[in-house]
Formats: sequence, C-alpha cells, structure tokens
Amino acid sequence: MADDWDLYAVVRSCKSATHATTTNTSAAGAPTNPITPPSAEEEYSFWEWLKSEEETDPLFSFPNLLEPRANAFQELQQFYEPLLPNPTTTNNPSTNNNTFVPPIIPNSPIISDFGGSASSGQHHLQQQQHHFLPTNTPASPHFNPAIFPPGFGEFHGQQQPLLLPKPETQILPQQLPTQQGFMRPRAMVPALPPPLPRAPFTMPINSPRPRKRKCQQKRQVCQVSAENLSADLWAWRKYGQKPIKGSPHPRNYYRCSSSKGCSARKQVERSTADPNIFVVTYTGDHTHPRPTHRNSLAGSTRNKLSAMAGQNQPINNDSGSPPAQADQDVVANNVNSDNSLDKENEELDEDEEERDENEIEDEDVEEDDVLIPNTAMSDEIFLGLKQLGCTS
DNA sequence: CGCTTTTGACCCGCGC
DNA sequence: GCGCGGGTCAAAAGCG
Repeated sequence: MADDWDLYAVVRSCKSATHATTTNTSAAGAPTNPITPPSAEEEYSFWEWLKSEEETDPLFSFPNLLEPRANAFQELQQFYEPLLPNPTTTNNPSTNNNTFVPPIIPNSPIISDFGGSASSGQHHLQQQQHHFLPTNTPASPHFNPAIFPPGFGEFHGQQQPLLLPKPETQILPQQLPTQQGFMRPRAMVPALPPPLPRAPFTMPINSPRPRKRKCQQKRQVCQVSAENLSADLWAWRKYGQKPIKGSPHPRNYYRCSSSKGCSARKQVERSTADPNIFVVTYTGDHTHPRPTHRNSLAGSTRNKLSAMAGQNQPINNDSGSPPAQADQDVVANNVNSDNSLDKENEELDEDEEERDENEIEDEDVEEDDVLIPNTAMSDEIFLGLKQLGCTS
C-alpha cells in the first residue's frame, strides 16, 4: 500500500491539478456516476482501482502536461462552468458525465495560492464560491473521493456560505468544554505571577493588525484523516492553541513559515464527530511560491527524527505513557511537538501522526522528484481560477 | 544560533 | 454597551 501510495500520490497530485473526474457518491451510497469509487472497505485497493480507471477511462488519462495548452483557461472555464451559479447548469453527474469537480486539495496551490481579497471588490466572486465549494458530505454532488487519497477528507466547504461565522463547530451537549488539558499550569510560570508588565499592544503604524472580519476572511475548510493531515509542502509554524467551546479538542493555529510576511494561516482541529478526522481551515494567501522541497529547518526535527527512525523512543515520557507520545492534539505538516498535552487522551493520535510523518516524508520525495507538471501549469490556470472566482 | 513549540495574556468581532 | 469566545501576540524554553 505504501508503494501504491507513493506511486499514485504523483498521479493524484497531477490529476488534481489538471483533471477531474466525476466520481460522486451520495450519502445513500448510490453512485450517480459510472465511475464508482471504492467503498471504505475497498479502500485498500483504491489505487489499483484508480489505476485501472486511468487505463480505461479517458477522464483518467494522464495529459501531456508539457504540451502547450493555449486554451487552458477555456478548459477551466468549461470545467468549472457547472459549478458556477447558473441555475441552468447542473452538477448532477448523472446528467452530465463531464462535470468537473474541482480537485480541491487544501495543500495544493489551487487553494493555497488563491489570491484576491474578500474585501477588494470581489463580492461577486464570493457569491460564486458558494457554488464552487464542495461540501463535506459524500452526499454532496461535489464530493469526489477519487481525487483524494484514501482517507483524505472530503472537502468541507460550507453549504451556506463560507461566510458563516462559526461553520465547523457543532456543539453537542456531551461536549461541553473540557479545557483541563489545555489549561494545565505552565511549568516555568510562577504560581502567582505578578501582574505582567506586558507592554501594551502597539499597532505598527503602517501595518495594522490584520484582523479582517471573520465573515470576510476567505477560508477553505476541509476534513482530512490523520493519515493525510500533513500532506503538503508548506512549512507551518504553530503560533497558538485554543480550546474551543463545545469541542473537547483544542484548535491549533499555524502560520506559514516558508516566507516572512506570508499571510497564509492554517487551523487544525479534531472533528468532534469523528476524532480520526481533522478539520483543517486555510486562510490567507501565500505570498511566495510553493516550496519545491520541504524546508528541512521548518518544523525543526524535534519529533521527527525519532519518528522517522522508527524507534518509538519515549520523548517526553514523564507520565509513564507509552513510547513516542510526543503529543499534540493535532499536527500540521512537519510541525510537531514533543511535549505532551492530554496524553491520556491522545496516545492513539501520536501513533497515527508519527506513522503519517513517515508516509508523508516518502511521499514528498516522490512528489518533489516527479511532480514537475504541477508547477508547469500553475500560473495560467490559477489566473483562470481567480478570474472564475474560485476563491474563498 | 536560529529555528521551533508552548501557553497565558491580550485584542477585538460579534451576538445579545 | 457588555460579555463571550476566537484569534493572535510574545516571552520563555527546547532542540539540533
């Protein structure tokens, strides 16, 4: 499976940037498309299935990305047309086998590189995005499992506007805040510290604190499985963690550390419905090219070495927890921690995350070496996407 | 040394 | 206007 993943990660990524298929499912499990994605039980053979589809279905054929495509924009327009707010068009794959389901992968430039500001006169584009964004439910006609690796969460756009202030939090009665894990006392902080003479926050004159109204921030929300949580090349640095009311899991905040001044941010939190699923929210734009290689410095090598070495050595094992309990409720990319939070609740996650790190590391090598087409097509197509309003 | 994570404090948007 | 809660800051410490 690992080999399959490595091989088809390339296919996936290239496909995601160039092609899309119409492998939609419904919540009732009734495929509406001739191309039937594997069920969860069949996941192990997903990539084999995908490969077979590539061989037999032109939609899966791998395009010659090196061939000049003067009309790439037109292609995009055609692809995205069904998703634009034209009531006469349909996203129903049963009636339109050529419907393009945008291969939104949150880590791809398709999302991350979307430019434009929600507050810069692109209101009409914001309206369009409601139609563009797939939902997080397999019932959605936009949900296309074929473009995601097994376990990769379906795209989690809001049915209603992305602009919903609190779209992803579902408050359940049994999930009233339990913040002990987060609020544990800080070791180096005195028990009763004197009032901190923290300097009053001084706003830089020329760079006011970039607090867009929440509803104006463009956001891309997706759900990913633990195995695929870190499948991107961007380097993220954690800058905060907050307990979220109504969720037993804290939310982690990351900013892009690939480039200073990059405004791209990422929030990762564990789904309340399914702890194995992580809700990842991307905001802001990267102000720099997508890294071709993962920055080896970014994220440091704290937990990574032990994980990659496969030694499962205890890193911070002061509580007698099992080895390799470098804990964090969530992990983003190569960001990791070796200090534990809520160890008692998160031991399983660590194993998943460390395994994930290993897998992703291999995957990235593959992508870095092979994925030239992805970047070759970028500018023209992304420009087209922007013009089409495929931003969030 | 330069990067990271941790985490309490603070800011501020938003609902009431 | 007020309070809640989410998002961000920044000091401190860890790591290689």
